[in-house]
Amino acid sequence: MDAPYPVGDVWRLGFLGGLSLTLRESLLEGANLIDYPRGSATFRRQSVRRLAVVVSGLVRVYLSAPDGRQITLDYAGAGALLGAAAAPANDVLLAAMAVERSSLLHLDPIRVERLAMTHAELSWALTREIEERLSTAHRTVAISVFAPVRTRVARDLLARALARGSSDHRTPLRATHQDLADAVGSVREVAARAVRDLRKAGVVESHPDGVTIADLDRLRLEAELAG
Amino acid sequence: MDAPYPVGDVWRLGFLGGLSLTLRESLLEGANLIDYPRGSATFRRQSVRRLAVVVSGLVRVYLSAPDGRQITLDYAGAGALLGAAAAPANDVLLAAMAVERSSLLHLDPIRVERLAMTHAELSWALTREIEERLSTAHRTVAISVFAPVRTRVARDLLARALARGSSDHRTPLRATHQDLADAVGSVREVAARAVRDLRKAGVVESHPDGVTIADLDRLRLEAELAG
DNA sequence: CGTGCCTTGTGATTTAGGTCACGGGCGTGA
DNA sequence: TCACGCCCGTGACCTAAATCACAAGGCACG
Repeated sequence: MDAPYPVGDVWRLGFLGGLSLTLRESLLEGANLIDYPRGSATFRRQSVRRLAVVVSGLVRVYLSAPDGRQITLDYAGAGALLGAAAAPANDVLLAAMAVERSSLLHLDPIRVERLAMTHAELSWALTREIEERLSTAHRTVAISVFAPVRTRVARDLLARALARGSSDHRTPLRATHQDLADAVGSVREVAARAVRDLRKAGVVESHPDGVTIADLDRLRLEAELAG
Repeated sequence: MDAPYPVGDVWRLGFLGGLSLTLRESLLEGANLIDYPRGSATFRRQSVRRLAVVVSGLVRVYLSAPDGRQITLDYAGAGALLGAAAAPANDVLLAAMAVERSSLLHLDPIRVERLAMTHAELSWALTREIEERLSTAHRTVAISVFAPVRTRVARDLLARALARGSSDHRTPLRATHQDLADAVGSVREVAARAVRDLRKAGVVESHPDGVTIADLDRLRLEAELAG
């Protein structure tokens, strides 16, 4: 598990792809490719020293409260970088779980830190990466404070659709009502009603194997604040 | 306005203080010290290319929705770094305003970027700085989704107290009920009731010139989730 | 020295969302 | 094939918070 190129072209993906060849090779040495079945936790308490690149699949990064309620911060698809954020507090957990079967390339924390401290290219790339993440977090704050559940559910469905391949809006999203509720920090019944309303408005369709997006533009509107 | 040391020992403060002397000097060249009266906006739409160091005073960084509601992300006291975050979305504004009269040292964006791309020390420091900010944002998400207004008000009062000098818990915080409501994404009446409850519980005291903290430890408890 | 204006403070009402309770469909495996 | 588990779907509550409404204190400035 410590081959320099664990999978065909991991190193061309997202974050890694932006780096110079030598840096990529240094990072990939000692990297660890691990497979996660659908539903399994990939880690708790991220830290900048615990970087991982999503090679395939889809990972949900979320916060969870002591009472079990959760809220999704981001979905990370192939190429996305995980980690690079400290735990938020004692009573709130920052965690990630595989929404679908996923494989993650865990980078060697010590190597990452050493390289980042000496190579401006890497630390600058990290800076911009985390900056991006920060924007996402700010957006999440805004939405979760200012928007009603229906908007939040719409936003979550949109995020799921975008995080997987950008092309296929038609394949059903395998998200149960409970999944959606967890994602937006609400409860099953309320999430279910939100989905029903979206369905009645013709924005999505419910099928036995999941939800499909009927009207992507309308969904985008629903995901906007005060839409 | 482009003296290398605009104010006595700016360069020993927080973020700048962690950098090597040469780097600090390079950053301080072309830096711009600007004064902001209480209540004035210091900027909208932060970006990593728009860094500023708080020299004195207290600045509130917040998100604001189109309907005027706001939520505070952080309070930045002397030494804190502002900037380093992109705007979250079209319909949500990221802004900062001086809570008290403040002076900010605006760094030259072009110089910052050039130095960060070539000096690992700077970009790594930025990485950790933004990482910190990300944690704060995550905490804000958790609190604002999971906690009731009373807890959020308590947390905001605590943050105000901590962001100014750490010593003086006794000097009244000049925050109107409206200020508090804005800070926690609620409305005046609800914030007022939260303050009343905290007062009745003996945690804070209301004076004509503001709120003082009567029991710092109790306030910390109130600011916890499910406390 | 009164007229605004901003602030505190609090009741009454409405609404969104959380809680409780239930029924019904569908797949899997004993 | 029947029972059990999991998921959908909704009606009936209840509670927190937003909205509306109004009174009263302080202070600034013509």
